[in-house]
Amino acid sequence: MQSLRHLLPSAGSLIVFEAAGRLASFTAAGRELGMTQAAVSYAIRGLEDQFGAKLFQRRHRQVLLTEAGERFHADVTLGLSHIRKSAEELRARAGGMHVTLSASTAFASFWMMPRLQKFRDDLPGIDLRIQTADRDLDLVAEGIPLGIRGGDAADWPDYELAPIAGEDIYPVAGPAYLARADTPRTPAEITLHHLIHLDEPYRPAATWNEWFQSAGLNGAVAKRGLVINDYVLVIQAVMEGQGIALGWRHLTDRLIAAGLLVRLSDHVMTTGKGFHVAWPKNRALSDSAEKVRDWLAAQA
Amino acid sequence: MQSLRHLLPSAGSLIVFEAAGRLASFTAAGRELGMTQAAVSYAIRGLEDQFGAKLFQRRHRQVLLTEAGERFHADVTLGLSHIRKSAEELRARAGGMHVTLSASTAFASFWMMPRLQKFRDDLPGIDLRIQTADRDLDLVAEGIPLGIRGGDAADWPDYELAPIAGEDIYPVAGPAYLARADTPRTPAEITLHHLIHLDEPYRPAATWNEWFQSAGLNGAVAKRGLVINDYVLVIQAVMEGQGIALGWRHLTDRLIAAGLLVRLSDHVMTTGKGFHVAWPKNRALSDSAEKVRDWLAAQA
DNA sequence: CATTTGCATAAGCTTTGCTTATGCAAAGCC
DNA sequence: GGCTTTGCATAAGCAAAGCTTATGCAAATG
Repeated sequence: MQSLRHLLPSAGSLIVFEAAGRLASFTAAGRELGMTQAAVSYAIRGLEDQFGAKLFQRRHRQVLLTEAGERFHADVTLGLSHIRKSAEELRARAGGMHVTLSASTAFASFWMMPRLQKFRDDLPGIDLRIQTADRDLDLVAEGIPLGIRGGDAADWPDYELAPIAGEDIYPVAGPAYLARADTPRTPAEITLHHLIHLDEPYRPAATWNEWFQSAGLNGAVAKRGLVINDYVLVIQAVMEGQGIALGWRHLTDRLIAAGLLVRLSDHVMTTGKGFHVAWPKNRALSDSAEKVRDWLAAQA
Repeated sequence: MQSLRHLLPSAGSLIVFEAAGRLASFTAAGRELGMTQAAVSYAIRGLEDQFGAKLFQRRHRQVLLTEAGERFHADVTLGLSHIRKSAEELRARAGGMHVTLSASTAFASFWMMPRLQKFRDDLPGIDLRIQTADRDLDLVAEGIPLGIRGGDAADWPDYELAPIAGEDIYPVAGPAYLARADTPRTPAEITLHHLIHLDEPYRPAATWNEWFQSAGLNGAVAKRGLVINDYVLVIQAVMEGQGIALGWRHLTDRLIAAGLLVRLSDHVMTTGKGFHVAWPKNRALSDSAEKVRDWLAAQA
């Protein structure tokens, strides 16, 4: 009984072979696997040389499995699928004490950081990794168990959701700004001030115009001002006295309590949506990931 | 659905993991796979880091799979066994037009070479690779479909055999030697001549003393002379006029017919054994290998 | 005939996958 | 209790595998 290690040019070439056979294209296989077509070509060549058999017929714009290739492909597909499923389960279940949470930089900075000590006190032994990105990642594709998502269930049909916070929005300014300008008392007065705009390319966020409408200023058009695509930078600009920005309660309430920000109006725009911890449907979560999920939900 | 290529630190680590789990020892796994213990340790470490889970408990003189490791091991074993079986079949069946034949250098030189053109004429398209060695290789372990074996069925219980030639042995000399010495006519006279001895370390071969006994010279002791462990070199020395050597009929008959060697006695030692093409029992032969086998047997 | 597509291959570079050497801990024996 | 053995973990370093980029070639299409 010969070891597979000696039978194959490389074990990795099986994974390449499976993809190339399924996709009938070396280029497509390379795309799926994050490799070049040439690398795929070499891997298949290695297998063919080792076995002394043609596994593919090369056609124009396409490769087709030979008869021998078909047989081998069926078995390799079956074998690898067993292993993949098991590996995914192992990763999900036995993720052990490491849990990754996908979130925006704003959530990581303003919501999670102030609570990190409490997290450590409540769940000692669990290592939380926060993966920030400028978009909401596909958790399945990235192999990440948990994410923070804005919106509601209709926005995320492939995920389970547990609420963390509602979406309440009000204007905030920094003390430095208010030291130089009259403090606005009404939404109408706010329209006369320097406004800072959040313009995230990948995540929908409420705009100043939407906020004014929610306050009954139906004809108001927010003046253009500083436009920033990262909410952490928006808040920094506010604290630097550059103007007034919309504040999301769950992100700003601690800064307001600390006196670093000032809330400027009694009017709150409540969208009816919220922020949730999300995890993929039909996927096992490790014990630790479940604990993190439950802890997050308990902060609501 | 995440690709295994991204799920695993390396695909090869699965093969290492399977062996280590089965053998409950990194050192033993390394031995089986032709690696060092350290390499096994790194491979397992890579898997554990990637999954964030301990797969083995390290004990003194032993490693044991954890519960998570057990589950994963069962699935990996199943998946890899599918693939291994298929790979072995592919190799055997779809060895395609390449067939390897394991043989001695003497057989390759004196038997196969003179017939190679006929082989090509009879079996066009089949590429024959002759792997020579100074011993009879384990065909299963080497993944070689066919071999040439001396002896009989009792000598090779794990192989099927098809006869190619009997084992008939007579003395041969070169014309250059006979130009300088009286041509011996009887076995007794041969004892007075320079004798060249074959002494192969790994394959049993008839000796001069055995030949003399078969000729009825029971007290005769062959004089020591040139001793060579490769029969091709023996024949070369004979043709150079260095002395007389034992000639195996299936290897020397074409040289005799060509006048390059001279047969010296009417006595022939027939051992009752022979030379066969051999292939492992219970193993599929590719179509091409079967053709080569049948062609070889048909030369008898 | 020109263009597009996609595999094969050469040349070169980076990273992986080891190796050798060594340390450490557990277990057994005297 | 001390010594020896065994076997995994780790550091340092090296070889070669596994790519990448660039280019050539062939088949198909318009």
